[in-house]
Amino acid sequence: MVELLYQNYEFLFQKELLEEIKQVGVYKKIQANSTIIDVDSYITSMPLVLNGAIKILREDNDGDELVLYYLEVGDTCAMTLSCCMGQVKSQIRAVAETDVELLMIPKKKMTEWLSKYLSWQEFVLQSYHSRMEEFIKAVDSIAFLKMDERLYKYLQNKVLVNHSEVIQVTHQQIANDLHTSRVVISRLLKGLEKESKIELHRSHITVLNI
DNA sequence: ACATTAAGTGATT
DNA sequence: AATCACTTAATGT
Repeated sequence: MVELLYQNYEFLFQKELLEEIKQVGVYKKIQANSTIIDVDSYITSMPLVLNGAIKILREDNDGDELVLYYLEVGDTCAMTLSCCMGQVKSQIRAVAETDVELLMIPKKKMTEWLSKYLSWQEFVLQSYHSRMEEFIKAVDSIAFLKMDERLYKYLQNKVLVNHSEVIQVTHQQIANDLHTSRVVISRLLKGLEKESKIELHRSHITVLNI
């Protein structure tokens, strides 16, 4: 655990800060596909990703979902930051995309560090900025791209996040993530397969020529 | 062998 | 792009 922290964050944070993180951070290991943060829950600590990837989704009252972005090693969640500041309920759902190792930093420490450590402040701001950029990309893609382009981007993204060309999902799951129907996904995937961009199998997809 | 779940497809809106 | 209705294929028990 400590090795992972140093491996991923030692160039980002000053020594004293790393020491404090070690003391105060709560280590958690989470299995793929389990929910980390649910809608309407209050957030009391913020996650530092040590290993693996987390999928951040918007979910409406009917349980309809839409993937916003992924968190990877060295990331933290922008929504958590803003939720931590105010006493606001979570507007999003966080699901482990792969097996994930986390350090949970208590809200109190995380605000304290903002004034205490410049490197922490920079990290938080930088991270907020890059989440925002990804968020805007997601909006663009919904507003301006057709479904087939969105799907292809989704697949490429999955490959990056999972570090594998083989994606373990069903058409139905993709449909949920992109907020469309399974039939549509099946058809578009068939199209991509005809263009030799992917290979289809039951319950998994191989992305070619990355 | 049978039930269940995943995927493919034509037709319609 | 969504929905319906139906088929086919893969997998679990």
